[in-house]
Amino acid sequence: MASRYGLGVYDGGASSSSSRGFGLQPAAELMQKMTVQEIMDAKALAASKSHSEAERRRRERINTHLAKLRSLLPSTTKTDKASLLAEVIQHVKELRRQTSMIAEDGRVPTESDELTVDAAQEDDGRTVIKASLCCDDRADLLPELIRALKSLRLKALRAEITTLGGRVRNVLVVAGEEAESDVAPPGQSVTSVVQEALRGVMERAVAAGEEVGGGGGGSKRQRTITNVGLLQQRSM
Amino acid sequence: MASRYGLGVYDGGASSSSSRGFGLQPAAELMQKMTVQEIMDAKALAASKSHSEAERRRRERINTHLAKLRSLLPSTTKTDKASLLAEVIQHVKELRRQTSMIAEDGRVPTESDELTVDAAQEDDGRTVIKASLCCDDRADLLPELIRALKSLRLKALRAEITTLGGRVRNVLVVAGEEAESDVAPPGQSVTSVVQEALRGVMERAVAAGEEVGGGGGGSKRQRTITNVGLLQQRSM
DNA sequence: TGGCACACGTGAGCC
DNA sequence: TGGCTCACGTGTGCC
Repeated sequence: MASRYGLGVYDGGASSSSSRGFGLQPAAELMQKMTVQEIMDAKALAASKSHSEAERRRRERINTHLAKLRSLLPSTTKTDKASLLAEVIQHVKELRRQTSMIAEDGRVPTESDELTVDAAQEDDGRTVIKASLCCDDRADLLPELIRALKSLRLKALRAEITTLGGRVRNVLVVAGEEAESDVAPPGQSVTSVVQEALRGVMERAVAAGEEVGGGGGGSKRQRTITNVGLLQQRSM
Repeated sequence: MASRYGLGVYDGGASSSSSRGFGLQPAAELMQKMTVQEIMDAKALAASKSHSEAERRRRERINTHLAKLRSLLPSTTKTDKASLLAEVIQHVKELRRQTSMIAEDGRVPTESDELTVDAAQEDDGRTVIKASLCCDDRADLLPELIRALKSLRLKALRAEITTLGGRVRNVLVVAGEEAESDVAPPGQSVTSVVQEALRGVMERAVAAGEEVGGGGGGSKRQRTITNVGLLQQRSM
């Protein structure tokens, strides 16, 4: 049935163009024609066959992928191909939005150590400081940071911790309890004082140079689990 | 003639099945046949035309979507259709992984206050506690938590803060410094002790009942800003 | 019934 | 040159 169909279609193309003459033909010529025809047919048939088979495989590949996509999507409602692709587009857009938000402001830890401190004066005279530091991850980094800040009489308003592959980025928003004269000795800016304190914590970490789990009961060395935290600013 | 040819092509399908009879035909019958044929041809032609046009539009829709997808993807390297879909699959997988991990463990803050504490014994006998709490956001929540834990002689190993619309979820991983006998009085489990301590912090917050930005220079009350934390695993 | 979505085989172009 | 991808028109089945 299938082969019948295939032949019929092909017939309509090749043989009708060359064997359009009909009526009687000399036997020899007919024989020759037939053989030529047969050769052509065989060749063309083979070509056509491989062609259509290749095309079928291609279609199969594409459709397999589409099916996989469909299974991955949350809403399998629309079975239709175009709608499926439309939904996929939405999801990819979502993905891009999220990843771009991760990248934004460099919240993800980098390979090199970093430390930046910015200070901004609020309306009521208080100083709000935003510090971002990036270094190797270790267990008690956050408590140490808090302690360091407390010793400067600074209060943590907000903390954001993002770890990835053994590295950590910390974004801290802190504010002085009272006037800034408490914090900064004459001749030094608030930011540089904070910067020194934080650098001290970072470098103590390097100096201690222990494994993340070293002090505690950390098994082997599990760098595998990573963990990304995102925050958003309040400013809008 | 051009139209006839178009018909001719179609002819191969339709008319050959109906005008299979050959030889001479009475003029009347032939004429009638022609008109019937023409009608059929016209009808079939129109049908075929609309059909192919519809199909073309469908193809266009799909290809438009594919193009959009291609433009959304980071690597535009492979222009080939199947490969494109393969890459899309990878991206969607990534997306699903991430979003599923967000949902997992309920890291996003909810509307109702929550507090859960789990304790797990490590190989070396130390107790590692995972606490997750969700409440209204306020500036010094984290320092207070750290302080509360410190008073229990617990060390913060990891902290994850996720804020969303004025609410905050805190996931803390803490460990006892030494044996657990230090932490828990006889007759009380470690988890319940930790739970009480954290609940104390949460409720003190409620008691204080101040606006988040109340102490600082917070304007009006902007709940609009939200914030999503993402997680990723490395395991590929 | 006609509109819609799909799979098919084929012609054409590109390495 | 064969092998690949693509667009096309068509046959077919489902509401």
